[in-house]
Amino acid sequence: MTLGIFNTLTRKKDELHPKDGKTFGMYCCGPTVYGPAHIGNFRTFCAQDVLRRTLELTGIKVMHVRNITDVDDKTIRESRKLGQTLTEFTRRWEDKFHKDCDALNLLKPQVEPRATEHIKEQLDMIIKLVEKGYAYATADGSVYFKIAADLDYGKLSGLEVKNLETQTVNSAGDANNADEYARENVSDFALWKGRKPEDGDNFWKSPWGEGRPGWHIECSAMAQKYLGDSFDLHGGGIDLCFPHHENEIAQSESATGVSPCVRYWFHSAHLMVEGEKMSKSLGNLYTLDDLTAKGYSPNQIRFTLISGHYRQQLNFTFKGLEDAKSAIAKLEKSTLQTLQNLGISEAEFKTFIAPKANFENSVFEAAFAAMCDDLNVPKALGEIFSAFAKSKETPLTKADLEALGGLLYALGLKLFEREEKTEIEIPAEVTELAQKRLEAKQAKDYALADTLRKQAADLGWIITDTKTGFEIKKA
RNA sequence: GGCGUGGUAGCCAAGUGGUAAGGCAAGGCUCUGCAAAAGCUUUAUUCGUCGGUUCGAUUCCGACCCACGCCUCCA
Repeated sequence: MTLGIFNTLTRKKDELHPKDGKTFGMYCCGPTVYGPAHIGNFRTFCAQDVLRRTLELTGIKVMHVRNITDVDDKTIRESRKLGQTLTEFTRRWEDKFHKDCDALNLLKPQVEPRATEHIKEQLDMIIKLVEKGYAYATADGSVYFKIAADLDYGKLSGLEVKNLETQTVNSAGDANNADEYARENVSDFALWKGRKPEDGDNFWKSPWGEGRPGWHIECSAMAQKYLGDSFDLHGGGIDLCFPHHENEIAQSESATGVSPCVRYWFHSAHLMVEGEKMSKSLGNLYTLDDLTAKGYSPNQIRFTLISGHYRQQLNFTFKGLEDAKSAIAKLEKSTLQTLQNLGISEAEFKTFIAPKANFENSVFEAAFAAMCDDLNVPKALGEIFSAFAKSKETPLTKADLEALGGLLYALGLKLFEREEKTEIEIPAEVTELAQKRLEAKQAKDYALADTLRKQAADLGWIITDTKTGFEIKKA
């Protein structure tokens, strides 16, 4: 089965095929490393991860490139504030980003190029654009892309240049014509930024003097270097559709003359938090650490982030995280039951979680079909639960479990990941209460038994009955 | 102003021109001294509002209401 994905460029569902018939080239806009990434960022990275995993499950080899933006206004400003070099500062957040990605079970891209290590490639492209008349330098040593020279500009986002030009106020309410440099047109965007005092030591030499690259050019230059002039897929958050991706197309196609530079455009919707737009000012901008500190596991967070369709705005709530925990537990329970029926160990089952599976005549065929239909994760999850419900009449086979393993690979969900057991010391006092309660119960003195259980509860411990005795758990 | 998305049970969320997947929560039952856990089970005559097309619309069309996104560096 082939994977069909909604393509922003064609505005319809297109089947994904590698251009060269072998390896699918996929470029994703990575993080700007000036602080910890938030769950909104991770929603996008999770969606891209599910895309990659599903492609692999359909038998396609993927070359995944995701950049690190380690130079821009924010990284420069924050590093200088701390008196650190740009590299010192950005590496710290890059490392943090990678730790978070691992926790969320995001597959590592094969290549993770840094913007600062590809200045030459970016300059080469800018030079080419100037030579071809698509860009011009200004008096302050900056270089701008000339939108008027690109007749195709706007084809991805569907925005018309004339509307851009008449736009006087941007979404933040700021004047849009605040033209600090001598741009020919307010919509022209920076390819190279002339050095300013606030840049500190962060500058590179160019034919137009010292400065640093603009934001959009890094993705064009690095994607081209690692994937070629025309590659398969480019992904990012929906907000990047315009201007970032529109500008990338303008840069890449103008520089190379090759069109399309990208065949499929993959955009994921944003998330809301408790029904509100996520923003720093509302205090609802959560990082992974914020949530794990509250006791939510990364697996649970991942489940929540992918449980809504990627093109649908997701309302991220704490109730949703709780729901995810219960849903995962149910999935584990059903799976475990099947494993026991078939005499398969958890360890063996884990080897089934791999990008290979045969879904033909499997009860999980519908779930796989849902994944292949524009990554319909909510439907796929529904089909998985339905399959387990049906298994009461027709027990699942080993082949079914292998198919389930394939789906779990695509979703990137982990089962049977025991939370690392921190050995909790049960106070002797509590054990004694439990022992006394057991005796009281055996003597049918239930009033006393209940009192003792209550006492333990007051101390923060829960006593439950088992077949042979009792069990003590932390409340 | 331009472009776009969405409104489905208490919450989350699929879906289809032929009468509403799934998850969570809640209720009932079994088990249990009672709980917990576990198992079984029930829960939308209805899909924002009003019209239209149709034998039939939640699904198509129109209008309206509401929410949200993008319109220069925010995933």
